[in-house]
Amino acid sequence: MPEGPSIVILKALVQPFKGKKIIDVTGNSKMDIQRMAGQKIIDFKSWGKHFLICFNHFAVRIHFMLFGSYRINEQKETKPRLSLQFKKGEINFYACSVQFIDEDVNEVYDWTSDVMSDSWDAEKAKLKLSEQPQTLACDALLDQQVFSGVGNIIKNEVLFRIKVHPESEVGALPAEQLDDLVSQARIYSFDFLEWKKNYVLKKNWLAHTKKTCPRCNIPFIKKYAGKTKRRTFFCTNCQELYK
DNA sequence: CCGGTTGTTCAGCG
DNA sequence: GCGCTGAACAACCG
Repeated sequence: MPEGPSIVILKALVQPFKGKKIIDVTGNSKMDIQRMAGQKIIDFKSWGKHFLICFNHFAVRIHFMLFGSYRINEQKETKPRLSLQFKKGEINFYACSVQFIDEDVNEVYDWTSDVMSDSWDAEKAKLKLSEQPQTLACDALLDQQVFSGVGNIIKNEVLFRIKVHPESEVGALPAEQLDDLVSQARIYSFDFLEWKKNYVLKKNWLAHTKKTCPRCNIPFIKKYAGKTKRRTFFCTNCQELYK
């Protein structure tokens, strides 16, 4: 479910409910979800992996974490964390985190850090990286304050695509590789979006979960790399280490 | 059937 | 107060 492009897909799927009134709310969330009953949905927004349901004067943040899922006009066997009923249709969320945001979402979120956003600002991302030069590339890509929406799959694929070793220090990257890192974080995310829409995402993975490098055929290294200690797949031959 | 994970937060420790 | 570690959450795939 989780990475940013998947949230963009969800946002598109729920468009028919924009402007519609919620006539019933149920779910096992511990939050005061009844606040939404009778309210009209003003808009759906997203910031990275956050899915936002916007009302007058407040918003609800859905985060799918690792296991979250949703159904639109369908139900799963399991109890929904949050179920929104409309005059026509329903949206069901499962195993996700539900939180209320009482501040203006435009104050809470910096849209320029969302790799999927029209407001994405690559220069700002480079500036943030320059302030933490010793950060490893694999950790930097997962930093939601820099690349909101990038997850572990996108991380592995971007680093393979730009031929940079995951344990390279971002401050040691030549200008060209730094540019590639920042620009491909966005470009790959849109590739991910298209592939996901067409159910061919996995087929297009070149590095993530792979055993062999498709460029040079030597075995990939699988390592829980960086501070984030997430699964990292890379080729020591094709991906250069900058230190 | 078990192990592992497209993620994040928080408690506990040194 | 800091960074690090491990736990917790909880569902599905291979």
